[in-house]
Amino acid sequence: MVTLAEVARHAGVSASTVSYVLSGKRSISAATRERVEQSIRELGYHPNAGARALASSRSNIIALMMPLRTDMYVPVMMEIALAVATTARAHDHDVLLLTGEEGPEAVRRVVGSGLADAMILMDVELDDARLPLLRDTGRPAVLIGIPADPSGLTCVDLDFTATGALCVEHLAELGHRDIAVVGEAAAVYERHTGFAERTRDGLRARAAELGVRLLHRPCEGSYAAMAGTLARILDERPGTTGFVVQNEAAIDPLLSLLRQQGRAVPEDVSVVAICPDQVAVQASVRLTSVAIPAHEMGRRAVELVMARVRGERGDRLELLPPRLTVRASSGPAPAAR
Amino acid sequence: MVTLAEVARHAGVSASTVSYVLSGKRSISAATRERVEQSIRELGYHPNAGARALASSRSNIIALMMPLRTDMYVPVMMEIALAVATTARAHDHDVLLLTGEEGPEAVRRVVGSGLADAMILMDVELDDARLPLLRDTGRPAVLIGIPADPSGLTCVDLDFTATGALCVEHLAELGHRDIAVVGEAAAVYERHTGFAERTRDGLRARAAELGVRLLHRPCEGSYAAMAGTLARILDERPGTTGFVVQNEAAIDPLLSLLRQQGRAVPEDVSVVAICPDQVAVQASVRLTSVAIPAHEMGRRAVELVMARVRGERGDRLELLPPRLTVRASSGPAPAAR
DNA sequence: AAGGGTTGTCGAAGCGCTTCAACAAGTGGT
DNA sequence: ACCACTTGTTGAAGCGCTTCGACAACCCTT
Repeated sequence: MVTLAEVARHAGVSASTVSYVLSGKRSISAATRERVEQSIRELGYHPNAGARALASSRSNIIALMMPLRTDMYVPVMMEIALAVATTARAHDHDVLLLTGEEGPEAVRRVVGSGLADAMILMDVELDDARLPLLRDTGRPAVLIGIPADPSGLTCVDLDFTATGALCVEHLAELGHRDIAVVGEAAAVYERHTGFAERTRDGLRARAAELGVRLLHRPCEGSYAAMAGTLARILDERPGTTGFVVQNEAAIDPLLSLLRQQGRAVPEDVSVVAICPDQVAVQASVRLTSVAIPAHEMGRRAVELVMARVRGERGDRLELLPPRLTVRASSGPAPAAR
Repeated sequence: MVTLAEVARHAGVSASTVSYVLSGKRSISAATRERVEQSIRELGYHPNAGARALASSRSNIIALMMPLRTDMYVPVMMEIALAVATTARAHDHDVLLLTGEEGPEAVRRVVGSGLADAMILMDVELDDARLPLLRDTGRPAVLIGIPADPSGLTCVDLDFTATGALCVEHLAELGHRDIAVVGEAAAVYERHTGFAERTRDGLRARAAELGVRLLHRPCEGSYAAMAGTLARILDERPGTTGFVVQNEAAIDPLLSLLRQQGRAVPEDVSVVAICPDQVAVQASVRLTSVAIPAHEMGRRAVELVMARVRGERGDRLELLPPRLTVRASSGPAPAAR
């Protein structure tokens, strides 16, 4: 392994000079900088991460805590993770992947050992056990998702309340007066993951305002579950002409079932999905949808956490505004045509 | 931050004794150990990762290099990543998440900086640009997937050749004589990702041996693409009664299209999928499938890489045997009933 | 009772970097 | 021609840990 000392010798300068070239914390003459950079290249030098962390007490690592489950919104999680990783690199940081498995203890371990300078937590529940710990370590941290009490914390999330409202508005505008919502699996609500509850609240509030009837049903992501849920919805509200789907795994089953029952999309029923754009365009009908901006969420999380690492203070709650894209799955309600 | 020195003082021993208690590299009397452990607990001590890495030149970190794409086999990637993370923790290591974005340069950086003790590469292509680098860094590394020349490298993968063979065997046994294969997207073959080609070879070889007609078509994972591919397959081979699907995103579209055309599964056509079990049981018909043992792959990769970190040598190619689970999507060929 | 082994503990020397105080050399104002 | 700065460079002191060699203290042999 090439060391900084060897680079210094090769370039004919002192070790500190090389260090300052690397960090830019002192001005260095163009000539010297040039020479040092040349030596670095020739020798193929890479600063030793451990030594650097020890001396500077900054590891240049961000910890990303992911849920362990693989049954829910996988593509979203994955895209967030990749966005976090690439954005972190743009800020000269690396990403440490933690699973929920260790639980809150992982926070203590990572912070206590100085392994990571900052943390990003995904899949935050309303009353998350990791939050108290996080708050009193005082380490920079950003949540993706919003807990019941976000005070003293920085959070990023899609504005799910507005998302729900937007879906209802779109359908109401098209003349739909009976809307059914295919929600996330019941387990998601039981876990009190904020986004699901907020979406539901947004849907309900707007529906009430607009005088639209709304039926909200949780639903697992399997074909069989969707079949049951759909049957119960149509039984209870035969006049349903608009669907909002939040569980992305239920989208394909729903479309397939509607087709099977001879209900044409969008002629007979309209469907609005809440899902990543990629899912919306791959379905059998190109779906009108509100995008889950996974990439954007990951990117902003890193940017906010880096700002805190640089010393910026103050808690902050950043809600990304939802955008609805009209595609082929929504149209005027049959009665209104 | 509590340091080792403070623990030593608190326990009334020297720093080295504390270190040896922690590492177990020298014998320590039960009484001393007890006292030190007590102090560690009381003070809430966590060894500083940077200092430890510097002194021992081991970071206790494994780098995991993931593909950046989010269009392909996402659930599999995700499950592997989570398995890697949890297994690594069981070996007292953490996982650094790298994306393909930086390319081969990432290998150099991570190895050169001593950031990671070992690497696990996913989505390995037949002629992967990262391999030469990896070989001559001499760092422990394990590939998930198999390149054209695996010499000097340790690899883990599902035995896709056997997987292809197994699918054909199953269908042939049921009397199907005309089998169509819905492969991965054309891009996957163009990238020369080994598993797709190996599966195809396994399918073809076994089909030839068993005297079964086989038509292999790549296919994107969208409904529209699947519709086109299916039409062309049935046009070219109207007698097709057996399907093997490797692109998991094409599964739902295929089932949906078959239903639409009045072809019952498994009465008229049989479908065998190559996909994670979870996908197989969530489809509209519970699918006969060969499982992609993502968790197992991630776990073995870590175990193998840890063995190398401990100093074991010798290249090794570990192929996991495929297991086919019969579910509701395959049955006797119509002619054979 | 002396010699040879164990066993448990310690002191000190680094690991490779950052950063501080210090200083040499130039720059410009008076 | 001198002082006060600014600019560029350096030596040295650590950061918190691991690990090596040394050394008591004890056990067993003979």
